[in-house]
Amino acid sequence: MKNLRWDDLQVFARVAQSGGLSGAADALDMSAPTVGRRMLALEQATGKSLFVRSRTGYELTDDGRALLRKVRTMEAGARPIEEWISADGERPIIRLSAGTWTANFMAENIPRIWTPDDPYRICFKTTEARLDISHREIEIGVRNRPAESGNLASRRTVDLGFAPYIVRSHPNPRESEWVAIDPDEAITRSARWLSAQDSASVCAWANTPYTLRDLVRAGAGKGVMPCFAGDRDPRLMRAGPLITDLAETQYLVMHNDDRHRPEVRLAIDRLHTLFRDHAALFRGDRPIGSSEMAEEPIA
Amino acid sequence: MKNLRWDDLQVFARVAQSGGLSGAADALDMSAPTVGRRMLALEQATGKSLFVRSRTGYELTDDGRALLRKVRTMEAGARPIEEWISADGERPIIRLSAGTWTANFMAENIPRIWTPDDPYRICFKTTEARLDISHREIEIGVRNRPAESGNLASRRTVDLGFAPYIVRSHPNPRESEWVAIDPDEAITRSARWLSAQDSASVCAWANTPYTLRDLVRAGAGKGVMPCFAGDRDPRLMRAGPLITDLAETQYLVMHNDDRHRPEVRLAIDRLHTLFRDHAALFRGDRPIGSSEMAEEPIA
DNA sequence: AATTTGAATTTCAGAAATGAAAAACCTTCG
DNA sequence: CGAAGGTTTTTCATTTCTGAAATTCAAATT
Repeated sequence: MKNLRWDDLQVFARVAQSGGLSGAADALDMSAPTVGRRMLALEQATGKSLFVRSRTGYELTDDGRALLRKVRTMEAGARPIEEWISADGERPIIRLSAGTWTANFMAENIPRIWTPDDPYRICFKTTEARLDISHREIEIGVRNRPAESGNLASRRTVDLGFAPYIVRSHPNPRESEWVAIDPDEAITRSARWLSAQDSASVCAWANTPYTLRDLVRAGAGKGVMPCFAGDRDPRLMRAGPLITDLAETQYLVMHNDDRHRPEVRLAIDRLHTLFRDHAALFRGDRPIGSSEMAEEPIA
Repeated sequence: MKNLRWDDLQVFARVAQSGGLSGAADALDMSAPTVGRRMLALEQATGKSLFVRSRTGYELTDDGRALLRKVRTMEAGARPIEEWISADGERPIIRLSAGTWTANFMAENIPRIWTPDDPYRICFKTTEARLDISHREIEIGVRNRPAESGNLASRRTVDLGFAPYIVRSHPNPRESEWVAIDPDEAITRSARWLSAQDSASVCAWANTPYTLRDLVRAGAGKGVMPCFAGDRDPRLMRAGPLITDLAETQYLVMHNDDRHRPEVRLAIDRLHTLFRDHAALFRGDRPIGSSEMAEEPIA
């Protein structure tokens, strides 16, 4: 058995990810036959079957999945190298991941976190999914809980409040039904909360937060949103008090090895300041002069 | 620029480690010309000079050192893969690192931590140097402080006491001089302590703890040893009270990803029990029936 | 100063890996 | 049921990589 070649692991990761030879071949700029032969060699070297081969693609076996998990941590080690190479003179890219509304808030305040003269560039990754910081998918994540393990560091920012919102022009706010996130797509706590309320009557579902807001704006019903998003929307008003079940705290999470990189440090500091400056908005303290329904317990 | 090949990084690490092509070529089972060409290609791919080439070998540049640091974390990811491959059916190897005396203690108590029927094997790494657990050089380290960062976990075991020892048959214990560790080799706190004592008169140096003990046993003078080592040696007796400056606490340190592997868990538990069972010995409480000099402050 | 030694480097024939094209194969869609 | 589409696999000429030996070179030794 010839010794393990790292190249083959690199190829393996792509095959595993794309689920077949042809996809990996494109991504790696090699030919499919070569990729196939490499995987044969890797199975030879490991002495294990890694794939179930079929005409429709390559599927991982249990051993294959076990290997993939390990190769992922190697990829995490390789990523900084690739960046180190390409970052020659060019400004480094800080990948910043957040949920829809948080990303929206940051994007609208982009001058507070980035200016053209800054020694870095920013790549927004807007998703409710939790990208893997310890495996270097992103540099900074905005999360609703601190990181526990995996060599990550966290920095607390602000408390978050959630409330139901409805369009200001709604003819009958008190009787309105709910607009919810499709339970199949509900990742965040706030999206799942509504399904847990037995008494809530839902009239429409959406699969993205933006669509949910559009439905609420159009008068379809009331929807749960974070206060910092709902209170900033002039077309909406609160349809009830803060939902205490959903109160949470926001954290900036980063890789331990990155926290002292000057550009990451700078971005973190600015984000921290930005959020802290709007602490009242995030907590859900009423915005000055906003109108709203009289308070009463919801649903 | 062709994309980075992981293979070349693997080769790079060996070249950097062995300081030249020929050493790396032997270790990797390739020819020296091939290794040389690969490194040329790597410099091409990175666009940086990684080595200063000379007839006597390859020396790293600053960029080379920067790259090596990053490649080391990739190696850390690769090591579990290699073990996963070779561990097919065979019992896994737990590499256990400790200082001279601790290793000696564990070795003498090997039945307490390993028996032939156990589902693992043990590899002792006896050294005063601190091997890199986060980079997977060892599974378990016996340390005198808990790990702070780098995805490591620590478990506290016992308190350690240090004292000066002298051979029982010494004609004039009170007037004896010191046997010390060569300051150039002094890594541990206890080895460096003596140099810091202005009033200490040293008559002999040794570069290993064992030689130091042999010198003390032979009557050359008195030497600092951990109590668990000195008190167990029937030929030695204390030449003074505990050295409070040197009191420290012992920890078992392991990688966070390893702590739940059953065999590592088992070994850790046994080590913990072994040390705890001898807590009094380690702390330096006098062994029953041992003779010693009358106490008085040491030089 | 000449010699030895131990390393990198060059040369070049042979070995191994590669890609294009073709073939084989399964799935899907009409 | 047949055809189309997409994927893997085989084939084979070509390219690339490799190792042995020869060469070069600098430092250490005699």
